[in-house]
Amino acid sequence: MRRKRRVPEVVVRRLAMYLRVLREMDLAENRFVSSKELGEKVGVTSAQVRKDLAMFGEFGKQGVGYQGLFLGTELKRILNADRTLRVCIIGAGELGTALARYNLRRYQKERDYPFRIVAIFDNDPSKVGVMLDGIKVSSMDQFKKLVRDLDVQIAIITVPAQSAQNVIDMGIEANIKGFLNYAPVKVNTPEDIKIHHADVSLDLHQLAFYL
Amino acid sequence: MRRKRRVPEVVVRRLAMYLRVLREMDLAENRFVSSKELGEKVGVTSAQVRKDLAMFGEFGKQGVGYQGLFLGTELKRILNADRTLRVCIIGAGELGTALARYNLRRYQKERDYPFRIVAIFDNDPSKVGVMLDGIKVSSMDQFKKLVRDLDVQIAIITVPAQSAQNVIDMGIEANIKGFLNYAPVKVNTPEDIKIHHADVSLDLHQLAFYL
DNA sequence: TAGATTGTTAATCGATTAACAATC
DNA sequence: TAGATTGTTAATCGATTAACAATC
Repeated sequence: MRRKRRVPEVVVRRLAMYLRVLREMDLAENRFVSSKELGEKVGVTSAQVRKDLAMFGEFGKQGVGYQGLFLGTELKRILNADRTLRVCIIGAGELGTALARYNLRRYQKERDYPFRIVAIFDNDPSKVGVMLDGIKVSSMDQFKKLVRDLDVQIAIITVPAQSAQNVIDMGIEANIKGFLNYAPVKVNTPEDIKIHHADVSLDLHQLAFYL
Repeated sequence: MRRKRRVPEVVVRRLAMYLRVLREMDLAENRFVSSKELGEKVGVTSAQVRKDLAMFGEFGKQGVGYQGLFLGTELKRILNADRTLRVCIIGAGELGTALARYNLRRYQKERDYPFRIVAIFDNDPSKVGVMLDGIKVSSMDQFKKLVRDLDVQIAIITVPAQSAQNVIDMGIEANIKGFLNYAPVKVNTPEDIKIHHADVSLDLHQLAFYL
């Protein structure tokens, strides 16, 4: 879908926030929500909400607003979140195991949480075989095979900075298209690969600047 | 400093990346770095690098580039990272303890890592008193006092979504100006407070969209 | 000097906001 | 119908890129 290439990341992020707000609203069948209301809960203008949605179609009724349940369903579809997305974690250190547990719990508890951790990888022999909330840590030797068998679509990278490029290259070779990189390093990826940097220290720097 | 209000967040983020790249370069005294070289390593154009730096002064020499060590020092100063910044973590669950350990280790290992975890808070009595890499988990009863005594400047929020607004309000009252919020919820803050949302599920949604 | 690269201005691009006709 | 709110166009704002004179 070439179309999707033209959707700015910031719009996608806001769509996910609209969806979250709708989920929290506990919608009755006929509850309508206006762009004003949605905007206020997310912290953007009503024009922004309408503009964002307009990129994907017409979802509202003039004078009335958006039927909450319907808009939620549509947003899920747009975000590819209307089915379970299979995620692996590469790097079973502190951060990797915490993110695994965190996501597994959300997947169990939250109806509709679409991200499911299906595999965890680490090369440290002392970690391989350890069970984490029902998921066994696997060696990177098994990586390509398991990614294929489990149909993994997204990888969360929590390896040391110096290994990040290498494991992401392996992920690309195994046909993973999306990476969430917690390693504090820039990695090079082809055009068609989506990588998001979630570097804690960059976030902290951003706060420190405004102190 | 009113000036700082006008610096876009994305510029601050890039400054932090320039600094990281400079650190990795292991600079000799007279090593000069061009905007082209810096841009390539960070993944932006040379014009962008020069524009970003120009917001804060003149740091280079025509025909030569930027003296690496000098630019590094200046960037640290601009980013408020030329001193140790004291950070607390609120919420000693999976994610909170992992982020505490992760940051403490970086602080120990990386020369110049400016963020030091000085306190961890949780209200669960079974967690209060537990030691985490040399730091004792404290009850929220102690929050205001400890934040003042330890001069905490930044808080990392890893409490459940429904508690986030409340603990951030407490942080603001204790004079903390910067919050890194991992809870998947929008919180309201006054103008002069800086809050950065590091919601894992938003990042994953962003990747899922482009699958 | 000749070659290189800065700092900065102007041009371009893209995203946000404002405004309003259409219409429920 | 009258009031409200959408979808969309036009205006504004802001950030990125291109270009180049200044100068090391």
